[in-house]
Amino acid sequence: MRSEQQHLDWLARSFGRPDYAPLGPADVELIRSVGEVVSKYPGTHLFKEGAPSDAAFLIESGEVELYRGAGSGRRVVARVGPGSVLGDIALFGGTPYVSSARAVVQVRAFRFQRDRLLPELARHPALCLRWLVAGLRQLEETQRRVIRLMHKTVLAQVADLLAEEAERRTEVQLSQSTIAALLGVSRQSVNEALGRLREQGAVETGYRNVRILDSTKLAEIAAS
Amino acid sequence: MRSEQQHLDWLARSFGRPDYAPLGPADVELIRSVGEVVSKYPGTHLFKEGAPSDAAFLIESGEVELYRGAGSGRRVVARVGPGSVLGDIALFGGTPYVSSARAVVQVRAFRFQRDRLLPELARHPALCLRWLVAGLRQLEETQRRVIRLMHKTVLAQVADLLAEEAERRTEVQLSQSTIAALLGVSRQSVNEALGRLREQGAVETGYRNVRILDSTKLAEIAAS
DNA sequence: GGAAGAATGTCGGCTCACCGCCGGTTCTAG
DNA sequence: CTAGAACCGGCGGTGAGCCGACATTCTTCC
Repeated sequence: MRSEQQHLDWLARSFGRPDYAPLGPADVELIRSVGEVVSKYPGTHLFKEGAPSDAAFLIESGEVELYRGAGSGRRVVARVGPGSVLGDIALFGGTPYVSSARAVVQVRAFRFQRDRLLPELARHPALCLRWLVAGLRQLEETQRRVIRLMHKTVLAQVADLLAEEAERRTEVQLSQSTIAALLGVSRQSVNEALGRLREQGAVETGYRNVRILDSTKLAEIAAS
Repeated sequence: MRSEQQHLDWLARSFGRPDYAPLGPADVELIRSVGEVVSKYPGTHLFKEGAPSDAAFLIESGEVELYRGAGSGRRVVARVGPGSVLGDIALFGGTPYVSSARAVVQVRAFRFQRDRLLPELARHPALCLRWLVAGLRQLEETQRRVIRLMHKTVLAQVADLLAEEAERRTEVQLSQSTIAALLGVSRQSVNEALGRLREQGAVETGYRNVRILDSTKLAEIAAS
């Protein structure tokens, strides 16, 4: 079990960019008092689309899937990890949550109640600036996603996704269905694309797993 | 010629959401001293992809196209209007501009120099909160765009775009090529989709112009 | 008022990705 | 250890959308 202090150290490091207006001990203390730590099992929801937005979250560990719609109309908006904030769009906009957020693995997060967060944010610029940077990072990522979705063949999309993933890890633990949902394409098409990448020696595939062998070749294919 | 005071009034009203932490006269004065008013002719750039990011912009009037790539690889990331901020992703991230920004009509904007903006933002929470809300609004819009691009037929995409536009105006002044670039589809497909919408009596089409007749029907088609 | 440029409307050929389907494999709960 | 669920891999049929080409119409600018 990690100590409370470790949580807070993590917080100061990962929230937004650590170089601007570093969070001082007072700020960290503030966050601790404003937010509460929550723990979520895989498959459970942090919040659901349409529900009144009463809190925002900051992910400490694990991965969360943001999606809209349900059933066959379900569309994955994004997948976010440690350091990302969610629920803030609805919170600040004063609208119900616009997406659902579901933990895909065990998740630890800070939960910030609306009524307590807003006044503190308005009083503490460092905190506000951090939040801003975190939000902009997500915007940038989403814009890149738009580009990725546009106009490209499934093969290129898959290669692009993997090439990006390769910067952090060499082994991607996603099922083909999940990749398909992320890209908005069918499972079969992903399967075929992976097959072709495998033929070319760029990746190896397994159960819920893709091992990246040649990220240079992936980037090449993605550019096509 | 509008007076300087009018500019500032506009600023206080349109930047982010006016209901949280309203900008007081002191804040507005601050913005005026930090930013400078710039004017851009259609077709000229506010900034270009890859250039060092030294300033962010707040649009007062006109419309700006954000895009990445060039030539045949050109992809429109977004089209933003009054009240939107741009260039902030790169500015706060400390990276070169990630997109190019081109004025599509005559544009008036505030230009915020990096070195002067950052310290002021860190000192004035109201300003920072405003910026945050503006950024999140853009994030939300981009997420909706992701959904729109995914999985839908061109007909549904066009209908969706028009339905959204119909909330503000009844007459859309966009060429079919521009719509095609926004949606990441071919000009011909847009043409065919518009033709079908015309047959159903949902719109009338003209030169660089689409008149919306039945927004309910549009929303219906978009949902398919 | 005429010419050049831009935008619209249409057609056929072709590629690519979806869909349904099925068999085999791997994981997991009881 | 076994049954069921989830996942991978592959195959034809089908349809949507891209591309290139070309005629037509609308604007703008000289």
